[in-house]
Amino acid sequence: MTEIKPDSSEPPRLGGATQIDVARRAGVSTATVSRVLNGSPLVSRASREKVEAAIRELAYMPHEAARSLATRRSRTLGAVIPTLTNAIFAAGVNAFEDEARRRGHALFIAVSNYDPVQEGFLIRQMVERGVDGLLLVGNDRGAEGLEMLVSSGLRCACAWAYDEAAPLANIGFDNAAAMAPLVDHLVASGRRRVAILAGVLAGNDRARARLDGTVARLADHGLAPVAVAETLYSIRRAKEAARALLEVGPDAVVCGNDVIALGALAAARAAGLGVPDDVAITGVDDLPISAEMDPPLTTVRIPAEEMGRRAAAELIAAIKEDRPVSSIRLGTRLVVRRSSWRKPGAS
Amino acid sequence: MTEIKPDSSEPPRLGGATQIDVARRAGVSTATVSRVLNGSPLVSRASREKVEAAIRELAYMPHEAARSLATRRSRTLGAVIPTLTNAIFAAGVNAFEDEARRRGHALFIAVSNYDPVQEGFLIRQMVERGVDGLLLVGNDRGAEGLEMLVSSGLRCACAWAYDEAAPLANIGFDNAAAMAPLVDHLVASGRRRVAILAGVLAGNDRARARLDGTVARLADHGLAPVAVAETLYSIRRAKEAARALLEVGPDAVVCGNDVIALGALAAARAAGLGVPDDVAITGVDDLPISAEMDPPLTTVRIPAEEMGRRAAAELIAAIKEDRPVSSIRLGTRLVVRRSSWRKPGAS
DNA sequence: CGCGCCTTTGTCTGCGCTTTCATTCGAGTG
DNA sequence: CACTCGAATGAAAGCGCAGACAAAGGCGCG
Repeated sequence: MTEIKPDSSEPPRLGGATQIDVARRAGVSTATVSRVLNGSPLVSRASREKVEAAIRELAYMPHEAARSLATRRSRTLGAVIPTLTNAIFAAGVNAFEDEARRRGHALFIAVSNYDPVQEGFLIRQMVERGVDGLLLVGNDRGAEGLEMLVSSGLRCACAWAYDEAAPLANIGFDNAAAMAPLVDHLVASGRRRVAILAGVLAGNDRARARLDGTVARLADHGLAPVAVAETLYSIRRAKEAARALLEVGPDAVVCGNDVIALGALAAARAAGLGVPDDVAITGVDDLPISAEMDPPLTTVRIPAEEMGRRAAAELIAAIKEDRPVSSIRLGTRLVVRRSSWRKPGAS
Repeated sequence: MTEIKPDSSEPPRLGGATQIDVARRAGVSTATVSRVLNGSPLVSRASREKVEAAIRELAYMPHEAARSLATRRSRTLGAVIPTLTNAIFAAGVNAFEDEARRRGHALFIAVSNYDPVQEGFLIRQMVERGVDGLLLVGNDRGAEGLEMLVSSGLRCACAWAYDEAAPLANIGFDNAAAMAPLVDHLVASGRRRVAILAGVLAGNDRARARLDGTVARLADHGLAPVAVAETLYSIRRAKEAARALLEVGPDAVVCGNDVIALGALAAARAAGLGVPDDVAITGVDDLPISAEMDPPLTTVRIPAEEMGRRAAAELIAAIKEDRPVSSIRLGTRLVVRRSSWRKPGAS
């Protein structure tokens, strides 16, 4: 006959106390506790202090799920990205998380492995989890998933791209335009036999835009690529793809990103080709390692950190102000390093 | 006088329907809907099909927060890690997420920037968010945070370390022991003037264990490090630190991880030192890029992917089976590449 | 034809919190 | 001194779902 006195019973474990326990201990109602928790000004100093003391003594922790249910807000952001194993995505997400956290939001993360079907599935999960805002990569997704997103009213930002015609807000840069200064630089330094080693093109508007942008700019110079190949995003796979590509005898290889370029660099070295003397190699991203390679890699700098940070800030601002997410256009910058140098005038 | 008929009113927007709407439309009770949703066998084929049709027609999405509140389970895991900008953590988290997702769990992620205070704060947030299990890195955290974790009853796995005496379950490897084969290899190939370039030691048991393990193994060979330095985890900072360290004239530099080693490689190149002829350089992690450097980097392979995967599997298994998390010891492997080669017998 | 049993279904409570609305109390005002 | 107004507080109604429990229906059996 062990009877539990409801008033004196301590919560079974730390963090197991509820608002009711706190209210009882502080001698107030749960409404007042809630007000203290949410920083409402309609609480007297005395009540506030009593509640705060009770919270401390009971090691009370608010239950976010209950709060979400009651407020219909989760203070949570989601990010669905192709992978974390590419440093440029990791950097963007890292900044996104940091900024979201500073602004009081937690982050759900999900990795699609570049699979559009999987991505749609994950987006749906994010909606079910009740995220307040969602970070996606690029604009390449099916109409049905898009429809769900739009009609669900979920705030959404698509990063790593900037397209006026995009159906959702873009916070990123123009992938095609980013390639122009790079092509100009190669052509100006005498490269004529340009090969392109693109990333996976299917379901990846960024990779296609980079390829298209490169081809278009070459055309502006009256040139066409001497070869175009596609590769998965890993150094090893890119190295293999580059080996074949180099047999065409290009004097420049424009790679879809730095990871691919790193693979191409390795392939050139293995083939006994001099970089940049025999062949120039360029990437896109400007990873930290790219500057420290031998030779250092010419690339196009992507503002991944700023992109992540601003996406989080914009999403949260849009949520707070109850307005649609605005697009933000960021710039890229050509970073010329030794992997593409050549003495002027040489052919 | 626009009156809304409660029965015919469609949900305002896609995904806005609740179980009640579905139940009404299917002509059953919410309990039956709930049963269908959770795959209960106590539902007739007919009911199930009606409910499934209604779900489709209404584009109904379950509300996870409500479910969490009712079940006291969130089907969510959390991960608090130092950073995502190191590829080895990104790889581990990537695998952790993948495995968690396969097993029906979403992932909260938070980055502590190697700050123990911040880490404690983030762990607390994870508890509030109601994660079912938590992935942490290493064992170096204060007693108060530890107490909160233990008494909150949250399942927790500390990765990237394996220590019999650890207060929480470890799913990882012995950082000190991992260094022994590397030191043996260096000494066996004639290196005697070994310098150590460690990562940040404060609040980082992994970095300390690697340093201690290296020093201890050197001592076993009757040697002591000719210099020891500490650096932040970035290629650039490591390059700077290595520049100073190389002035001591070591014939080997054992680095705390591959990122640091990449910096050291760059420093050696800048200093005109030959690797491995003048100085051997080694890392820990075995990043994809490490094998493709020139020279390829000798390193200790960390099973980051397996670690992430098994941590997720073990956490979820422990939750399902309502038992404590078990520790799992993983192995590391010395990977000898050219950055440490030397013809046998040479000094 | 009536009984009990098993399968299927519905009703209803509660998870922990926010928030509306009503109430109380005290101070200020005519 | 009665009255109004504002500040502070509490009572209570959900938020959407799961699950305990009760009830209803169908079946075979005697």
